[in-house]
Amino acid sequence: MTDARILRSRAGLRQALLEMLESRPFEQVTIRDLAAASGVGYTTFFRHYPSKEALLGDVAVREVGQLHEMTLPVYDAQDSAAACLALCAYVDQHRSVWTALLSGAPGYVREEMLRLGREAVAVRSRSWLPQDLGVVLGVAVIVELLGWWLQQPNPPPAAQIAEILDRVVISPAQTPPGAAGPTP
Amino acid sequence: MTDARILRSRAGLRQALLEMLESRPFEQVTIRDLAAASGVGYTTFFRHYPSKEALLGDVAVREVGQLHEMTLPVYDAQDSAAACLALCAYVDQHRSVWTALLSGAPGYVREEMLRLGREAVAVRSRSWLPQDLGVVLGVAVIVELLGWWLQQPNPPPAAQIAEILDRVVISPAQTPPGAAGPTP
Amino acid sequence: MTDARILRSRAGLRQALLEMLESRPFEQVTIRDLAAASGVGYTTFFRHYPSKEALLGDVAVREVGQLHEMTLPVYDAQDSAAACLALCAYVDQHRSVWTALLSGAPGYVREEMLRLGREAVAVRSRSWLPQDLGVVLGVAVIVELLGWWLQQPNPPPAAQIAEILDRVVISPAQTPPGAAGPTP
Amino acid sequence: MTDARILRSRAGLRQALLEMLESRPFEQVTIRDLAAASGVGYTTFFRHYPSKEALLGDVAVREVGQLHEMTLPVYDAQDSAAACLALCAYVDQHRSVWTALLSGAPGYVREEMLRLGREAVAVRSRSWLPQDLGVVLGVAVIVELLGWWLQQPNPPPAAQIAEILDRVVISPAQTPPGAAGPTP
DNA sequence: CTCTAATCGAGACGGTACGTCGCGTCTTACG
DNA sequence: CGTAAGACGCGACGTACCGTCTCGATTAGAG
Repeated sequence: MTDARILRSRAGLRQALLEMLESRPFEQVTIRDLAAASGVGYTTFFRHYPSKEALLGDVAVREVGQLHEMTLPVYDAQDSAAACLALCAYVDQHRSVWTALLSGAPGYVREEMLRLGREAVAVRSRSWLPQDLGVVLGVAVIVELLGWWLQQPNPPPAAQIAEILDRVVISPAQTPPGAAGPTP
Repeated sequence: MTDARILRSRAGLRQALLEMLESRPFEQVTIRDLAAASGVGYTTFFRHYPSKEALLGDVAVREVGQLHEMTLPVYDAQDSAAACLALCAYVDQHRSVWTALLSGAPGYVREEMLRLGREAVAVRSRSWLPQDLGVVLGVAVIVELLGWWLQQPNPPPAAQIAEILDRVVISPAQTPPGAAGPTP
Repeated sequence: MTDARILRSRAGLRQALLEMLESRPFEQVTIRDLAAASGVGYTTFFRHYPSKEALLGDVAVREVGQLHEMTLPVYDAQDSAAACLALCAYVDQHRSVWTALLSGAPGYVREEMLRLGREAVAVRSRSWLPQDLGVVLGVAVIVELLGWWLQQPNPPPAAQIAEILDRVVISPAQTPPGAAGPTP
Repeated sequence: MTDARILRSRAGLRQALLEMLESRPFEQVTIRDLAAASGVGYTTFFRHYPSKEALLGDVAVREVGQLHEMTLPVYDAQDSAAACLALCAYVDQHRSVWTALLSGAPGYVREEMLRLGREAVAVRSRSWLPQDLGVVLGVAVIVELLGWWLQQPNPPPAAQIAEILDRVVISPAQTPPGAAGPTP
C-alpha cells in the first residue's frame, strides 16, 4: 500500500495537474494529458484515481486542509485579524499552488472549503446570520478575494488582503442587525 | 431575421435549457437533450447557437440584464436598501428561472453579472475597496446569497434577504477603513 | 411546360453540371453547387429535377441519344467501319461535353448506352455471343476507349480510334467461334 | 501488429462488407452498418481503416491480387487459353465473393485490376494496341464479362466464359492490324 | 539476495457526444 | 398570390475522450 511506485505515481499526477491548471481550466485538462505529462501510463491513472475529479479532490483536500489547519487555531483564539493574516500569509507562501487551484478549479476549492467550514462552524458560530449562510458567504468571499489577489499584476501585500478579508467577512457577520457598527 | 420559425426555435431552446438546469448542472446538459426536449432538430441547434455555452449566454444575458435594469435605477437613487429589495423581489417573482440558473450554472450568472457590474461601477464607485475587487466580491455575495435563498426548503421572505444583502454587501463596501462602523 | 424560364433554368443546370464534371467526379458535385453556378435558387432545382442523378440522366440521355442517332443508321447500312468513324467523329466534335461525361460520370453514360444498345440489338443481332453479353461488352469497350482517347495528352486522330473500335468490338463479335479470323 | 484482436476486427469488417455488397451497391453501404454487422464498435472502424473506401481497397487488393497470382503464371507460359480458364475457374470457385465485388463495387475491382495489369504489362506487352489502352480495354472486358456471368440465372460453365474471354480479349489484342485474322 | 506478487506500459476496444455536411421538405416573407 | 430564400429535420460523417479490458515487462520488498 505504501509502495514507493504508488507514491511516486500519485505525486507525479498531482504535480502534473497543478501545472496544467496554471494554463487552462480544469474541464479542459484531459486524463491523457495528465498521464503523459507525469510520465504515467494512461491506464495507470485509473489505478490511482477513478476520475480526474478524484485527483483534483485529492489535491484540493490536501491544500485546503493545510490552509484550514493553519488558520483555525488562530481563529479559535478569538483573534480574527490574526487568523485572516495567517490565512493570507499561508496562501502567499504557496502562491503557485493556490494560483493554479483558484484560477483553474475555483469551484472545487470552494466545495472543499465549504465542507470544512460547515464542520467547523457547527461548534463556533458567532454570527447573527443563519449558520449555513454564514459559511457559504464567508467561503465565497474568501475564494473570490484570494482569486482576485493572486491574479493581480502587482498584488498588494498579504497584510492588506487580510485586513480586507477581516472587514468584509468577519465584521458584517458579527455585527448584529440592530448594532450601529462592527465590534472590532 | 424576424422569421417566426427562428423565434420559436430559440425560445424553445432557451426554455428547454432552463428546464434541464432544474434537474442537473449545465455541464451534464447535452445539446442532443436540448434539441430533443425543445422539439428542434439536432443540427438546427447549431443554426442558432454555436455551442450550448452560447445558448446559456443568451439566457443569462437576458435574465441578468433584466435584473440589472430593474435594480440599477433604484441603486442610482442612492437608496441601497430599496435597491436590494427590488433585486430580491424580482428574483422572487421569477423563482423558477433563477433557481435553474443559480443551481445549474452559477458560474455563468456570475460572469454576466460581473460584466454588467464592471460597466456600471465605472461611473458610480463609492467604495474604499479597489474598484474591481468591490464588484467581484459584491457579485459573489449576491450570487451565493440568492443561490442559498432559492434552495431553502422554507425560504425567508424577500425583505429579509434584501436586508442581509444590504448589510453584507453594501455596508462593508461603504464603510471606510478608519470608521467605527457602517453608516446607515 | 415550354415556358422560356423553364427551358433556361434547365439548360443552365445542364451546362453547370457539365462544367463541374470537368473538374471533379459526379458524386462530389453538390446540388447547391449546381444551383449556385447556374444562378438558380436551390429550391428551384427540385422543381426541375428530383435529384442530381435525374439531371445527369437528362444530360446523358440527350448526349448519348444524339450519338446513337448519328451512329445507328450507318451501322444499319452494314458498314461497321463507317459507323465507328461516325461515332468517333461525333465525339471528337463534342470533345468537352464527352470529356466531362466520360471522366466525371462514366457509369451513367454506360448505363444509358446499355439501354439504347439493348433496344437496338433486339432487332439486329449478328453476333455469336449471347445477345445481352454482346451489348454489355461492346458498350464497355466503347466507353473505355473513348475515355482513354479523350484524356490522352496527344490524342490520336478519330480515324485511328475508329479503327481500333472496329477491330476490337465489331470483329470479335462477328467472327464465329470456329472461323479462322474476322471477316472484314 | 499481429494482435489477435486486430486480425479479428479486420476480418470481421471485410466479411461484413462482402455480405453487404451482395444486397446493395457500395455507395449505399454505411460505416455504421459495417460496424454493427461485424460486431465492431463504430469508432473502432477508423482505428483500422480511414474510410470505407480503404476497407474496400483492402478487400479488393486481396481478392484481385489472388486472382492475378493465379492467372499470371499461366499467361506467362504463353498459353492464353489456359490462363483464361484459370481465371474463370478461380472466380467460379469464389463465386460469392466475386459476385459481391463485381455487383457492388465494380469500379474498385476495375481500378485494382488496372493497377496490377499496368505493372504486369510493362514487361510482357505483345499487343499492337497502345500499351496502356490494351490494359484498359482488357480489364474492362474482363470485369464486364465476369459481372455478366455471375449474375446470369443459369450461368454457362467456366470453360465457355473462358473461351469467350480468350476470343474477345486476347485475340483482337494479338492480331496485328494488317493480318487477316487472329492467330490461334 | 532472491523470488513472488504488486505495479506498470501499452494499446485495442465499445461507447457517447461533438460539430459538420449535404439532402430534400416545408414555411414564410416579399415582390 | 406565387416564388425565391432559407429554416428545418434527418442521417452519416469523422474526431475526441472516456473508461474497460487484456497483455507482458518491470520492479519493489518480503522472506
